[in-house]
Amino acid sequence: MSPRVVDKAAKRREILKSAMTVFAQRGIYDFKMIDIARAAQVGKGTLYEYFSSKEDLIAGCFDLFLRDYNGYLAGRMKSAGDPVEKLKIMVKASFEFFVKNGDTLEIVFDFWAASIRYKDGQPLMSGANDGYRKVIGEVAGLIREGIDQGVFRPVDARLAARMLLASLDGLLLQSVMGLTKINSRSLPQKFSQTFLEGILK
Amino acid sequence: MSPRVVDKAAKRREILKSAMTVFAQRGIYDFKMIDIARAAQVGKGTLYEYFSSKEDLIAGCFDLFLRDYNGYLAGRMKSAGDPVEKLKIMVKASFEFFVKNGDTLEIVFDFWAASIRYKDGQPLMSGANDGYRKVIGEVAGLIREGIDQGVFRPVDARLAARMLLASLDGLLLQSVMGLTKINSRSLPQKFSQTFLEGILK
Amino acid sequence: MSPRVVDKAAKRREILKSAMTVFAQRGIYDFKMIDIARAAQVGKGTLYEYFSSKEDLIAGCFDLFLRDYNGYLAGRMKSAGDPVEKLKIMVKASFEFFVKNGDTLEIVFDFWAASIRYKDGQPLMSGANDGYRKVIGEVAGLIREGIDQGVFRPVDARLAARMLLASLDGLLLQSVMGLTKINSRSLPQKFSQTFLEGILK
Amino acid sequence: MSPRVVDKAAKRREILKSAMTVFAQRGIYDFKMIDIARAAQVGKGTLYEYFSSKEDLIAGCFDLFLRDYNGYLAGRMKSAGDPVEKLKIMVKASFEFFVKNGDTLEIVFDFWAASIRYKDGQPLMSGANDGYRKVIGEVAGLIREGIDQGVFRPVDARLAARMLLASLDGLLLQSVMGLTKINSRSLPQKFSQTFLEGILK
DNA sequence: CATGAATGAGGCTTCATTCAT
DNA sequence: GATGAATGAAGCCTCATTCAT
Repeated sequence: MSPRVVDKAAKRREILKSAMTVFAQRGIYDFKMIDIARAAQVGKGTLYEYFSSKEDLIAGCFDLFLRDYNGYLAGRMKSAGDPVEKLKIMVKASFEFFVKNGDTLEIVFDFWAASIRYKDGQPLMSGANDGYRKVIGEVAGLIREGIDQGVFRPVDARLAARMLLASLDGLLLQSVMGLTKINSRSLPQKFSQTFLEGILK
Repeated sequence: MSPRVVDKAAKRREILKSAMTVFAQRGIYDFKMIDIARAAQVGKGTLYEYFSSKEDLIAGCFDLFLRDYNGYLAGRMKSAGDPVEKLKIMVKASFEFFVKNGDTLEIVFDFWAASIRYKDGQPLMSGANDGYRKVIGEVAGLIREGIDQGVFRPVDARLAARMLLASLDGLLLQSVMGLTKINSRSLPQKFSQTFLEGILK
Repeated sequence: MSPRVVDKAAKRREILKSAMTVFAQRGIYDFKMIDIARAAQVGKGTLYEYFSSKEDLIAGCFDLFLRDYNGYLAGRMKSAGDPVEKLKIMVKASFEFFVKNGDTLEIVFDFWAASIRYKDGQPLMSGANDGYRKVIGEVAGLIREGIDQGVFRPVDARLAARMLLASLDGLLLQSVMGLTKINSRSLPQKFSQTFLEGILK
Repeated sequence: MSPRVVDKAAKRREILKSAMTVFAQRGIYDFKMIDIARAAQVGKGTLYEYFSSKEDLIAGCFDLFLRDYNGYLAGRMKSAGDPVEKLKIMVKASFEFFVKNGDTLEIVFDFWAASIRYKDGQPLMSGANDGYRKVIGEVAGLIREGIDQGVFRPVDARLAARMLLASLDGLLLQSVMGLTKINSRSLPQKFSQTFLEGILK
């Protein structure tokens, strides 16, 4: 009476994971649906049972990535303490996440690049901005908290937050370009210190 | 009866400029040769008189952009003085360049994204790394100079340089995403200060 | 504990009826098996329990339609009388049938169109010709009967029969095209008269 | 300075002619663009230089056919005389046209079938109705003329016109089905007579 | 030199059919 | 028997590139 039962949500995630590895190698532009299908060990047509189009699949990947990242940060930070520590943990957790996902990190840049594009007036990859904006807001809140408590100088909290995230992103780029190793044990600590204390004597 | 004389180099640059505006809108992946041809007001076939392939055209654009950027920086910095001032000028000049090229800035991200890709074992966009590496080296030299002169703390010069550039890149991304306005007069000054002094009291 | 008993023939007819409505809307070319399945409220796979292929399903529909039409005509005509009356009834019954099946009438044209096609040397829709030929023969017989009885002029009976049926078909087409209303009460009568008496004074 | 010069309109017609022969064999549904391309001796991509899509190509064919038919009728009838003669010539010309295009006649039925279909609320094959309606109007005018002049009985001119055309169409169908030979010399004459005089004694 | 008409390789997507449950 | 998840063959269409003019 009933055909094969399948956890569609789970399989969808499976496919996205496989897609991730493909994207990491070839980027989100120079890949073919058949690549994903093969990586996910399913038929070409099966992909379309879970995604309405190539574009939809890419968007799904992006979404999953952001969700994962935010989830990881949230998990690591909830045990936090004072603003300085929170900031350090946030930096540390970001590096951890990057290292943990070192094999699929390259996609971040494609996602960035795509997130600023418009197609027919619509953002090509909606949700990117929102996700990023949210993170900025949270970090800014952290810094503001520190300013209120008198541990941070009265800097522009939002700008500082942006710079912090910008630094992380930039380092990530450099890492992927092979210019910087981000899996060094001491990097997060050094990074935090430089951000917190500046470089002036 | 002499054949029409054409400054091939000049026309090539013309085409690249036109290409730039196309890339800014549609990215370096979602465009067609005909788009470039139309923007440059030449025939489709003509493009192939100046570029051997689509890929070659993209690479040419990337190259031109880097050359422009480096040239601008060099021009602004040669009048420099002590390391702190040099650093400030470098930051200021970068923002200036970004603002000046605000309409085609989006391509930077495609270039980044492309610069980390390999095709058939070869970097898709050779030269990117080298150009970036060179800038890092110069900034690191600046910082090292400052350390030697006793105006900077003995930080890891190379890492600091990377962080500085990473911050700039990251801000650029945010700007393009509409999250940050980089044409504010005070931004470069604030940015330099935050980088130089950190945020700790 | 006995296995569910299903009247396969009945369900088959059910499905065909549903298919009819789908065909009426989208034609016999631009439809998908899933359309039929949904219309018939069965699963996609179930269709293949009753029809060996898409083609088979179409043929089944065609067959059912012809059978219905012939059945209706036969039923209405058996009470007939003299040739003139028979002819009139035949015309009237045809219009009735058309009106009664107004919602699925469009398929007739697909059937016609399909009936003249060959695929791999075989008629795509066998049986169509035979059914039509049979009707022509009967009408011709009717006319011949009338000629013998001296009520019809000695026309070419077979040609006249063809013309009569051709007129009906053509009117049907016009009706479906929205050019003629065939559900007018007076149409059959006028039609018969025009056919019987011509238009010359 | 200029590339190859081509009479696009002429080439378009060429392609349509080739398409006609393909349609006659396989119908307008069961054919592939590559079929047309091969028949027209051009590349697959070339078709898209002249037609925006498969659908557009079909529509173009339909349009050409109608235009041809109307043109032929107009040409033959302009020399006409009284209504009866005009009607006879119209019938004769139609048969002539059918015979002349005997090899591609099958497409008429596909066109008919298609002309009654709607896709997304839009007629699939616009222009069909209009063309047909126009012909009906002209024939009706003819009959009305005859009535006024007292040579025709006071029949419903429009209905009679429809019936005439319906008969022609129906006969065409029968011809294509192999049931009737329409290239007989005497057919037009007999047909006209039957239509004009009816079959009643 | 410049051009755009012609081309066909390549890829996304559809959908009839199968088959495990 | 009934189902719909899975599949891959098939076909439309795009677009980089060529080349005759």
